Amino acid sequence: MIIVITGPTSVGKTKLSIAIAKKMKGEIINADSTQIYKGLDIATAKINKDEMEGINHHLFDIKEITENYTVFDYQKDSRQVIDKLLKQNITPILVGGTGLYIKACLYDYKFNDEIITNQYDNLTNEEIYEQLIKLDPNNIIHKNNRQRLIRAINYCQIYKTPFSSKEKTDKLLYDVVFIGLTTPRDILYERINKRVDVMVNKGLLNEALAIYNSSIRTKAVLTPIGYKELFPYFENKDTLDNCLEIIKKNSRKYAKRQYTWFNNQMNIKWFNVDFNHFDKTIDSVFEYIKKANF
RNA sequence: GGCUUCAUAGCUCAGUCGGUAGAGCAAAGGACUGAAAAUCCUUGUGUCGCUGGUUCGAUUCCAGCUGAAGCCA
Repeated sequence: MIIVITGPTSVGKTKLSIAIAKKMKGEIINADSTQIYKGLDIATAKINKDEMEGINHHLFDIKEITENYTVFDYQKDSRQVIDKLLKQNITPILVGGTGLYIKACLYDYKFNDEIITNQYDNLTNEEIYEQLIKLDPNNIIHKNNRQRLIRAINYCQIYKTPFSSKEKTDKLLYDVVFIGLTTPRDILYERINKRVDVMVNKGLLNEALAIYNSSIRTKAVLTPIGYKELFPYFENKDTLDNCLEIIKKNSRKYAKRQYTWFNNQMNIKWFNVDFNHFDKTIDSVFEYIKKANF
């Protein structure tokens, strides 16, 4: 059996995962797209060595920020770890908030080796959209969603088949228990705001400045919340307070998007977190897992 | 104390030559199969400061009051 521990940012997934891993001979697999990379620690709220309490952790810090990593890579890597652990009779515990990664790992998502990634930099959204419609008349991607339009066009050209007819299965490949941690929205937003302040105390500015000075502007650097928002401050174009407010705001929006995914894409058993008595949360989750194990 | 300006959505503000209102941001909901902490879509939110007057009808005009800012004493 595989355990998934997910939920919006700042709910306490990491803390719960350690407790559950200890209780049932488990090992933790990262399911967070930004914690894959080395050097992105404070902004991504990555776990420290001394917080791991001897539990094995997988798929953290496996890539440099100059490298490219995608869902497809994650699908291969995570399944490899899972298969290895299951053979050793160890419970894999997927922990993280990247819904797509979790789904691509556990469900029968189909990806293929492919290389072409034409960016169509010289075309407008409108023109890309027109081109796609010719290749895929049933396309439902909105014309403003350039990122997706480009992907769909590339797909059509490589496979000579419309992107919209790509098979979409909801078949689970493993025996999985989905655990979701949640808390009322206002409390979550308060926690998010506070956590950004804590990150600053832990040295977020130094981490971000080092990245800023490195001049590396890859996907790995520009995707997470917490670095790009500080660049205007380093360039004296905005105040620190404003930039931190934007980090908080983007984190709140992110949490909201995560809920949309979790509520509509996966069948999750939700647990309301009692932050003052976290042991109770651990107990009820563990009870649920034990029952599900039969 | 006198004069002037302002008071409209959670915030910043627009507007109605009198027919009870709209932008941005925030917020909420949604999509998602190789960028996913990414990308994209949709949607409202109101005693128009309070009390009167004029009017068929006032958020809009008038008076008073309250609060804020500025100028003069």
